[in-house]
Amino acid sequence: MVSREPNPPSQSAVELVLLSVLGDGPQYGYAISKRVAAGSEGVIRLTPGVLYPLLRSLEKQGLILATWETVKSERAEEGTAGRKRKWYRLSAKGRKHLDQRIAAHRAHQAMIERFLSGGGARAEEA
Amino acid sequence: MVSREPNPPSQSAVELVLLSVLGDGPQYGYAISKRVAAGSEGVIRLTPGVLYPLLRSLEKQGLILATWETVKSERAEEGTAGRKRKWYRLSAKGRKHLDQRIAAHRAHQAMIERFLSGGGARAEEA
DNA sequence: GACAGATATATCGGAGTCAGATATATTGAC
DNA sequence: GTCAATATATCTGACTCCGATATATCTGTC
Repeated sequence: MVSREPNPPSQSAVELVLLSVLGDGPQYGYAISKRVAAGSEGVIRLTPGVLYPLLRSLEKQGLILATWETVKSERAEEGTAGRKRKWYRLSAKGRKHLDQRIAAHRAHQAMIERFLSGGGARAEEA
Repeated sequence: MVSREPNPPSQSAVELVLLSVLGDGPQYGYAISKRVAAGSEGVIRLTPGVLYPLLRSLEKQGLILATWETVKSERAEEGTAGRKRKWYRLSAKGRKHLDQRIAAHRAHQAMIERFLSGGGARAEEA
């Protein structure tokens, strides 16, 4: 089975943005969603239903690595467990993957742009 | 119900390319698929399973208009019905729609590019 | 001290988009 | 006559993303 890839960046732009954010340094989930929302003026919404399955998938693929942090509250009362945060960072494999994805994304966009600008493989008519 | 749009150009890039091709002038289905394949060096494949449902949908939305052509073969034998081609062209509404879609697409891509270039809403750290 | 709202993680079902397989008929080349 | 290319079209499944829902902790206000 040859298995041609599915029209390249059919692979979510959201995933690409997520990886890119992690490319700037480690982050935990909630912070990522806030940052993406802020950085896109609320246009790109990395909601929990998208974000966490995505992070799981990327972790399983070995592109990102995760570690738990227990945030101690200021007035730490004894019985409290403390809020938990899961920090994610790009693995070496993930870094390489990201670079390839960015290049592929840009190439694909350039291709689409050629069609938008009119012409795109126009049989040159006088 | 507020009904927020779904992360804007979640709306297929394929549809955008198809509309853009028709923006250059009327075409029939098969020619469109060949042109897109050629103009993208085989990367974007507008296969029948994607193309025809899309054309139907656009027609139903009133964005494109269709007319049948019967291609007379050179040595037209009597019994033959002749090959049929369905030509599509952009409607006025479709033209306006296309312009809007292109603008939205470019805005969205610019937004994504900001994240790829690193920074994207980075809390400016020293 | 009670309560609301923000923080923080996670799952599930459904809707929309695209790929691949399949089907049918005509035409042109060998 | 046979085969590949032309030309249309449908259907099923995979994958992505959205919206709703759930649980728990922390912070600010009254």
